[in-house]
This record gives sequence, structure tokens and C-alpha cells, in this order.
Amino acid sequence: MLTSEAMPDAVTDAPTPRRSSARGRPVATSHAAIEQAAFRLFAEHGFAGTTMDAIAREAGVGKRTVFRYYPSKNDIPWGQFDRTLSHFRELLAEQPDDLPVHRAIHRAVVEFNRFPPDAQPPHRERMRLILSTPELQAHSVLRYAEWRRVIAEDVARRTDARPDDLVPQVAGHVSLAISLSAYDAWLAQPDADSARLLEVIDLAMTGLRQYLDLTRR
Amino acid sequence: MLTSEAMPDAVTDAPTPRRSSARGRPVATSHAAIEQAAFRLFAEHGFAGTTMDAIAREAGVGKRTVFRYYPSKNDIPWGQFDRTLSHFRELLAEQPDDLPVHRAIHRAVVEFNRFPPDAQPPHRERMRLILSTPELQAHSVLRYAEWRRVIAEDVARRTDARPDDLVPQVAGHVSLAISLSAYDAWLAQPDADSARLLEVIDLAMTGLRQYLDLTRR
DNA sequence: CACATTAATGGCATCGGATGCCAAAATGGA
DNA sequence: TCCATTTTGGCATCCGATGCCATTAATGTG
Repeated sequence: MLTSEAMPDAVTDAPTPRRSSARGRPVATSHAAIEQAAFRLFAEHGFAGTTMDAIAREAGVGKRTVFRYYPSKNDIPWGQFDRTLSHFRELLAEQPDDLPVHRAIHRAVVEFNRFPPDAQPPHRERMRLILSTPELQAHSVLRYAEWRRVIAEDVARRTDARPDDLVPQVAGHVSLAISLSAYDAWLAQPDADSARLLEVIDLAMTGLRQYLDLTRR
Repeated sequence: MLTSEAMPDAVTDAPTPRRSSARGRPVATSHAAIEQAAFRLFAEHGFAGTTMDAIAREAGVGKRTVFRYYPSKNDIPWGQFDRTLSHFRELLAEQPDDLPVHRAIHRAVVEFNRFPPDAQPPHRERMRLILSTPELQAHSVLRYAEWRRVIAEDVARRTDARPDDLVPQVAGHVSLAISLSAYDAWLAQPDADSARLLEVIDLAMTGLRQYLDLTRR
């Protein structure tokens, strides 16, 4: 999955608390609660039409507190992204070394987008919001950069290169390109389920190879 | 070129005036003048450290006027981008139909990045600012979207598909991925000139085919 | 030459996101 | 009860962005 779902409290370790110990004033909210409040308002008034004040009110906390949980309004739809990158790193490391590099990466990318269908808010709505809202499209590249970096590092390891070399960098960029194309196509299909997303990622990869060989009409 | 250079007044049709006729109050500045004022301040205080008020003062106009020439601070480094898209469209149309699609596109992309070396501010500085400033990296995807669209339309035409189909979309995304990788690599080389950029774009394409095992394993 | 027409300018108010600062609140433990 | 601890949230401030509109400086006409 490209996003980190805000799991129901029972699934994660708590209401995603910020505290470390159990002393001091207790938390008044959680990442999940803020996200859910925000998504309710986004659905009603759109992303731009929802102010941070309104989100704070809906979540029942002060605006200042919301900014403490999420560094910016743009970060809310993505959820707690950093938690997922280490998972992606593991998926890449799991792929056999004797596979052609691009196949190993592609498999990890597909696996990364396989996820339990009980996300809250749902994965598809989250991605629809992100990919159809210009501000969020723009903001997302900063997230993508870390994601690409993870790929570049794995490709570098597999090819005895450095992460900053051209081929690993291109691999990162192109993997992202494949994923974004796939998400667009997936979202364009009215009733595509989460399994269909994985198929479309495969199709996008096939499409790329086709494009690079194609001789025309 | 990915950006539209603010040419010296003599090269373009004027100080890039906003007026259509010659009646009414004359313009007080130009796109080029604002860009140059802005780049001076960016070099001195950084992008984030430069306020729109400061740019307006440096250019000798009101803040409100600057916003009339550029819709946002983020748009200043890109210059007048839209002017270059039609040029790109022409370059794509010029490529022979009997070429493999990916070769035609790649050639147009390379040609698009060939440009006269007398830009003001210089192409390389412009791209370095854009690609090294997070806010600008983010904002740029909105520009890239139009650029990708132009490619998707040309690929669709060449392959009897629709621009929104998967292969044209992937082609757009991947061409962008190649270009961005190339720019990063080019900027990483201390004294690379503008001719070197074109070579690096070729190298990035080669790198992609290598990554995909199309050439050798 | 005076004056209407035209079009860009720039001041002003306002909004919303973001940030620093700090007192207040709420808990556990001594 | 008081203290240490930690989060909260109010307040002020900055900055980008936008709407509104009076002002300014040209042109062209009578």
C-alpha cells in the first residue's frame, strides 16, 4: 500500500498515542480520530473548502493540537506514512537475488500494494482524494521521494552500484511512474476492487515493455 | 528545455507586456524583470527566505502587481511555462511516423531540452533551484502534468489509442521519469554544460533499457 | 487643450495555513 | 496535598493569496 492506513484502535497499539510513558496529561485525540474527522469534512466540503479550524472543531480539539499531530493539512490524507517505508524495505529485501532486478523490484511493488481491505478511511477513497486534488498531488512528491530512495538503495545493492547512480535512480523514478499510472487507471474503473489494483500494476509494467518495443500501428 | 527562459527584452517581443492594445496606463514591469529581481533575492536569502513583499520591492512595484504577473511565488522560477508546451507539441509532431514510438518520443524529449545557452536567468541555475527546493519540487508536478499530457496525446495518436489509456499514460510518466533522473545526474556533475544534458538524457534512456534487461543481462 | 476612455497599478482588508511561546490542565507518584 | 511530567490549546505573528476599488497614466476625440 502506498498509504499507511489509520487502523482501528484495536488493530494498532492504541489510538496512536503520542506519549511515551503514562505520566502527564493524557492525550485528547489520536491520528486516527483526526483523520476520520478530516475525511468526513473533506467529503462534505472538499479539501480546499475545509479549514484546519473546522477539522479541529470536528475532532473536538484545538487547532494547535491538530498541527502537533500532523505537520500540515496536506499530510493528513497520507496518514502516518513513515511507518510503511520500513515494511517496503523488508519486502524488497525478501525478493530473491537470482531474479532479474526489475522483476524483483516489480514483485515487491505489487506486494507493497496488497493490503487488508478493512482500512479506515478506505484505501481507495484516500487515494482518490490524493490523486484528484492538485495541492495533494503536489505535496505527495515529497513522500514519493523517500519511497523512490528505498528502491534506489535496493537496486544499488543488487547491481553493485551506488544509490545515486543513474540506473538505481531511474529504477526508482520508473517504479513510481508505473505505480502512479496504475493508480490512475484503477481509480478510473468504477467498481475495481483492491485485487484489481495489483492486476493493473502488472498491466502497467507490461504496457511499459510494450511501449519500449512498439513499432507503431 | 523544460523551463521557459525569460529572454532579454530584445529577444522576446517586449518586456513581456500584459497589455493587448496600447491604451491605458503603461505597464510598470515585466515577467523578465520580476524573475530577475526574484532570482537575485533567492540567491541571497534562499527561496523560503524571500518574501513576495521583498520581491516586489526589489522589482520596484507593488506586491499586488507581482501577483498579477505570477499566480504564485512557486510559479516564478518556472517562468512562462505554457509558452513552451506548444513548442513541445510541434517537436513531437515533427518526428517521423515510421520510427518506433518510444524512439520518436525520446528524440522529441531530447530536442525539447536543446536550447540557446543565453538564457536569463541561466537554465542550469533555474533547474538547480527548482529541483533542490522541496516546495518547488512539489509545485512542479502540476507543470509536469501538462507536459505528460502532451506526450500521452502524441503516443495515443501514434498507436491509435486514447490519451487516457494505460500505455500513453505510462509513456508520459516514464518520459518524465527519464527527464528528471537526467536533470538530477546533470546537476550533480560540477561543470556539465548544456550539451552534456542531452547526453545524460540519452544515458538515462539507456539506463532504463538496461534496468529492464532489454539490452543485456 | 480639456476630457472621456481605457487599462494597469497598488493600497487595503481579509482569509487561511503555519509556527513560536507559554500558561493551563490533567495525570501518576511521593 | 504537592510535585514532576506531559499534553493541550489559546494567543500573537508571519506570510502567501485574493477580492475590491480608488488612483494613475496613458491614448484618442471633440
